[in-house]
Amino acid sequence: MDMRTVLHQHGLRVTPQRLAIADRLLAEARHAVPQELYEDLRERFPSMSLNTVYMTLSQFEENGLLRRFYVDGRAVFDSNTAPHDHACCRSCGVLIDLPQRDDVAVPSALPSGWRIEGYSRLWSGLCPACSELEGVAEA
Amino acid sequence: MDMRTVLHQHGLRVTPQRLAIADRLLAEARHAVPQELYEDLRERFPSMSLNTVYMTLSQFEENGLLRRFYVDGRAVFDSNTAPHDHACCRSCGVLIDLPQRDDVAVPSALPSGWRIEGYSRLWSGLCPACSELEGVAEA
DNA sequence: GACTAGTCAGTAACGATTACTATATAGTAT
DNA sequence: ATACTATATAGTAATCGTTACTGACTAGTC
Repeated sequence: MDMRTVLHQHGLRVTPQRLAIADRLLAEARHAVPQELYEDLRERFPSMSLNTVYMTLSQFEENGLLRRFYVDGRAVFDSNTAPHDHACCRSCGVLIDLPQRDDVAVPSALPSGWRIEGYSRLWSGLCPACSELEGVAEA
Repeated sequence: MDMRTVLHQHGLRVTPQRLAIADRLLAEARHAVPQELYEDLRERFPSMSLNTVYMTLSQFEENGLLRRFYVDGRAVFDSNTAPHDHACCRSCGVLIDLPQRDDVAVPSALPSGWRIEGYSRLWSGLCPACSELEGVAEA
C-alpha cells in the first residue's frame, strides 16, 4: 500500500519524514520506541529532531494508524491496531504480538455502572533465547 | 497485623517513615502514586523527601510487599500482591482492582520456547460517575 | 508563482524517577 | 545505658522520557 495515499486519506500532509516513519512502521508491522526510531531515522535525516518523531507518532495515533501502549512506563507504538496482547521478555526486553483470545468478556466482578471499552495486556516472562540461558543458570 | 513485625520478617529496618508508608499501604489495601503518598505523609513528616518514598516503595516491592504497575507510563504501587487486573477510568483516572479470571492460560499462539510467568492487564473505560456524565453529553 | 496552514528543527520546560552525599538513626553488641 | 556499625534519611542534583514553545520552512492549493 502506498503510504502517500494513506496519509492523504487521513488528511495528513505528506512529508519525507512522515513517509519515512510511515514506511518504517506501517508497511512492515512492527513496534517502535520513539528514541530508537529517532536514532534510526537520523541516518537518513540528520537534522530531524526527536520532537518530530513524537509529534508524528502522536498524530498517527490520533488518526488510528498506530496504537500506543506502555512497557514498564515507556511508550511503545504499534502498527498493529487490532486489539491484541503483547509479550515482553523480562531479560532482553524483546516484544512480540499475541492474538487476543476470546476472553474479552468484561470481568464479572466489575462494579455496576462501569463502561468498559477495552483492555491492554502485557504478558511477561522469558523469550526462548533468554529462557535457555537462564534455565542453564538455574538448573 | 503489626507492621513492625512485617518489616522485621523481611529484614527491613523499622523507621517511622517506613511504618507510616506501610500502615498507609499495607494495612488498608490500596493503590499509591509516589507523589501523592509523599504529599500526604509530609503532613506527619514535614522533612521527609520524595526520595525516601521512592526508596521505601522500591524496597517494599523487592521484598514482595508491594507490586508495581504502570498506568499511562506512571508508576502505581499496589498492596494487593495477588495477581489481579485493574480498571482505570479514562476520564477521571480512578483505579479499581478486579479479580483475575481463570483465563491465565498462556495464549495458544505463543511461539514455542517462551516461558510465560504472568501478565498484567489494564481495563479502560468509564467509571459509573463519568459514564453518566459522558452518556448525557453523547445522547 | 504566491498564499497559507501545517510541519519542521531546535531548544527549553516539565514531570517522574534515580543517583549521590553527608548526616542521622535503628539494630546490635558492649 | 553507651558505643558501634550498617543502613535510612534528607537534600540536592542529575537523568530520562515526554511535552511545550518558537520561529523558519514547506506541502498543498489557488
